[in-house]
Amino acid sequence: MKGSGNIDRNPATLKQTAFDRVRAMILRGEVRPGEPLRERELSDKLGLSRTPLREALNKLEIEGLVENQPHRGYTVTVVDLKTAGELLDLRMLLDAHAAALAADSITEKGIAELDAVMRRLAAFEAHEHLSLDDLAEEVRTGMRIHEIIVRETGQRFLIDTLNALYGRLSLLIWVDVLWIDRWDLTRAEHKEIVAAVTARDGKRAARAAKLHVQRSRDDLQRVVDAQSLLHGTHRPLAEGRR
Amino acid sequence: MKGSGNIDRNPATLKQTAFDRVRAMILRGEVRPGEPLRERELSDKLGLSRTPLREALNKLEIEGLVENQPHRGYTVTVVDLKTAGELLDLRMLLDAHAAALAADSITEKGIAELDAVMRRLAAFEAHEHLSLDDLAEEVRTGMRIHEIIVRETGQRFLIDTLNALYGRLSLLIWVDVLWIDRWDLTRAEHKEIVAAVTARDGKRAARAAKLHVQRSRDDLQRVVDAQSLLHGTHRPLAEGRR
DNA sequence: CCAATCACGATGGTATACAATTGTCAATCG
DNA sequence: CGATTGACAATTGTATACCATCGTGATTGG
Repeated sequence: MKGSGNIDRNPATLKQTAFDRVRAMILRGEVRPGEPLRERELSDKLGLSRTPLREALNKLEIEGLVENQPHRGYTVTVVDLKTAGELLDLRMLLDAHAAALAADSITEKGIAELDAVMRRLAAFEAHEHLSLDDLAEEVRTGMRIHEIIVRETGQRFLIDTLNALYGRLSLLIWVDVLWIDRWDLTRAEHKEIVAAVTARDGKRAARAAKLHVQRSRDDLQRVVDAQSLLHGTHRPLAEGRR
Repeated sequence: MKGSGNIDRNPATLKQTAFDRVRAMILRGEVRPGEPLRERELSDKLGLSRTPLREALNKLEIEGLVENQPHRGYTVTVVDLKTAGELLDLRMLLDAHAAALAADSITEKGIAELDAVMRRLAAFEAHEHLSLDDLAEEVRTGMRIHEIIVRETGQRFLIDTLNALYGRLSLLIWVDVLWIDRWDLTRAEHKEIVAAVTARDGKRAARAAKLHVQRSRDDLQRVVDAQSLLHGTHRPLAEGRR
């Protein structure tokens, strides 16, 4: 049989669509950290066979979004608070580096894209009350800034590494909370970063990017401290099934 | 058939052995950058079927050691001089970070391992003339220092990222030349890095690591300049087949 | 003689059948 | 009654057969 629900019209290749769709499912939170990813189930759901799906899962494993134990299957990676701190430390380093590079080499097209994103963000800012969905949308839009800046560096390895980093961080349920925490500051920081990059001021861009992440990191630290107080010791976010 | 040359006694899983062996083949230079990796050919050579081999290739693609064009196959990644510069810039950043972290958290076992490596390196240093094989061996041993330091940070994402980075850099045929260039300096720098880490002096370790990579980067820059003079413009290392 | 097109061969992409491993549940023995 | 062991079911790991796509070279028409 050709596949029951053969919907895709233009599948560059099935393993690519499998990779993209599973990745999106994870990043959108449709499958939660710690949950198992059963091959048959997923391949049925996506309307393709196990082979391209497994190739996608293998790639996602290297990217760190899923973990695999031989003969036991795949699960969505669980990011604990300690790991999150490490990831944010690295992001501080690499985001600053990327911002400086982007400031030096950003194209007119990139600047236009940043302008467009900033206009969209301004629309959110104008409203008094935002629904949770609106907030989620603003968060996603805000991430676009970082994605554009990273892309504009034009450095493949850096792009791949930071995308993997962002992906891992988005597995943290907590970040939503962190970002909402001081949303006004986040908005101001985003403006400063974009201003510095579009002004092609590398030093300033690096400083702004570093501060931006540093605050997230400090916010996280407060959460960790609060957790310690509550539970006596810090605990992972989800129950890791042995 | 069970596989003609079934040598492996303890294959945790075939896709794992495929991954390890192909990776080793690439890093050891048994297949050169730009060369195609034909699936049937490789799977025959390794004595397994195409399925586990393809899963390994998919992982290596994400890691950046091989590239894949749909319907055209896999090739070993070609690292040009511009990319090499970008990689060394990142390595400067990350190695310094890793060295500082390792200095803070290195275990007694890690220190012992570093000592052992340094003793092996001292043996090389004692000799007046080294064969090319000896030199290659000394280079590999020197890399052990970085591997140990990276591992001792205990930060998974950093470890994975730097291992990928080292892998990509080892695709550069030129690095051998670079490293041989001022071998006496390299030796001194290695000593300083190890001394700083074992003394648990993070600041000093970071500084030493940064300087170490920075010199490689400067050496590379000289090569690029020389290339420009020779050819009028810089050229990639190998012919990239469209 | 050159160029465009068509057919064939090689290679990768996908599906499916089968083997191996692991976890679970039940039965039996202490 | 509890624990240990053995068989079965579920799930992943591997092999292979088949299909789609692409590059290449030959052939034919200008």
